[in-house]
Amino acid sequence: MAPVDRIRLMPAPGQIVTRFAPSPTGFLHIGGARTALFNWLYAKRMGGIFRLRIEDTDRARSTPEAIEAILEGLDWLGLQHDDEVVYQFARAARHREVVDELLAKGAAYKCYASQEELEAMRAEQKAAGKPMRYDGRWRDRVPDGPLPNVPPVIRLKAPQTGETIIDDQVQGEVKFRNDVLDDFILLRSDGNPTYMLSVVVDDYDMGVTHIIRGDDHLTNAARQRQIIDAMGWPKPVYAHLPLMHGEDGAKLSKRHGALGIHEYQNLGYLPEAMRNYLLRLGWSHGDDETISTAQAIDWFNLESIGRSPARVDFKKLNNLNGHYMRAADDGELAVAAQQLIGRMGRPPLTATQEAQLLKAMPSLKDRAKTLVELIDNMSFIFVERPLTPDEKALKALSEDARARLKRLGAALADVPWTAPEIEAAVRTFAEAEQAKLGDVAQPLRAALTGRTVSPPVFDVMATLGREEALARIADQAAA
RNA sequence: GGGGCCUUCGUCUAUCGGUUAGGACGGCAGCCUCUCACGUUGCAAAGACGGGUUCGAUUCCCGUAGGCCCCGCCA
Repeated sequence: MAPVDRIRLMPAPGQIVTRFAPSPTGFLHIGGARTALFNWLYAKRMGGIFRLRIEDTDRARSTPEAIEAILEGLDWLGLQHDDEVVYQFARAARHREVVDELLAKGAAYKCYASQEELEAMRAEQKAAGKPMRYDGRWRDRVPDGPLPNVPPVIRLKAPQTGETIIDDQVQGEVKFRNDVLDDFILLRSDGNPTYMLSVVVDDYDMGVTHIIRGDDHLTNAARQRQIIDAMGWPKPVYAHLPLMHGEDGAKLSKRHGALGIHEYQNLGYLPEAMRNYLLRLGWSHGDDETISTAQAIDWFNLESIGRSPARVDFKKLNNLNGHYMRAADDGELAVAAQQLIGRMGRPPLTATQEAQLLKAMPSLKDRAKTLVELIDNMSFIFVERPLTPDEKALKALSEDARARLKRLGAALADVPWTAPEIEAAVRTFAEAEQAKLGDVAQPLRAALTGRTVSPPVFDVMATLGREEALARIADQAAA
């Protein structure tokens, strides 16, 4: 049994404790990431503790890979949990202990109905158009005769009258009539606890004071409250977040926005942009849109969480990511870009390329919304002479243009190699040719990058260095 | 079938009964400009529907419709 005192750590009196409790049956998707963010933010805001629990009681579907993905995803998002991770399955003995207590105080009972019997019961109820729920057939049965030869499950002897009220911080006061809540199972016939029981026990043992989770658990909250009441434990504060939908409004699934959080990393998004984006999906602070993590910690509250479901919107994520890219430190961005290049399976940058990346970073980061875009935009650094211009670039390299490039190359021979000096020289050259700057710059860009879109040509030249730049110009002038 | 939750521009949202219903993303148009991007100016764009309550409802109440969640020896 997991030592209870070890997982019930330090919360000081009055200190709040939140938790994120994913089940490792798949990757961490964007909805889970937002739930984790909100829990983390609230703990930070309140000077509390943010804990992580892996709900791995579904032995058939839980995988170590999923656990790893969740841990890595949270780490990338920068949502560091306090204390050690609690693994739910390891605490089964403790959960059984609570069931024994419930049994002893008459708040739970054994049910010998077989699964087939229950299926038949539900089928009958459905056919009769009646609500489908356990009918309590073993609730008050005194075992007078011989017991059926099936291992029993343990059910909660739930109240049958009155109502269970959840005072939710997001949804408001939600009432459930107790007669629509049946005697659900606490312990399976194989002796393993169910989710419903495990969450309650673990939250209690972990000292969780605020449960912030998905809307899909709202009805479960009522059942869990009944266990809490039966045990006489303190009631946690609930905040049920509206679910998130895919871009098309459909439920999140593998096909929609439900990419694993690591996919967002590979798509070139920055963690701080993700945090800002996720925060604004369901939470608001007046008209504020760009909210730093520090600011978010300062402002976050439960009252401002919206009640309606939201869709993921990549356009907005892109916009925010662009904002954070522009604001990012050049060196750090270069490191992030190189890491992504590595994950893409591409060879690492040479020392020269690394220096060029850093030099070009100011103009590079201004025109990329993601790191993937930035890497694509720096392709002029990767390409080797002689360049093969793409279709549009080829159009810019007319015969006249190539002839002019030849003259330009000569004009540039003795220019000091800095962007402003180069620009001045090219402008002078254009004037002498009685050409518009654009008519000189576009063929020049095509020759230097092989494309018609790039960072400012003068920056490109400065980045490339005199020798390489002049050689690329000569290549095209000669072609 | 039962219970619960939700509903403001295409999308995310603001509005604590009184606003020309605001902002952001995206879109369109212009400016800036060596391309792209940034920036900037402007434009189009919303209270699901029907009843109430009120001097006055996007806002409060009821109903309808639609969407979603739960009703499992999954979590």
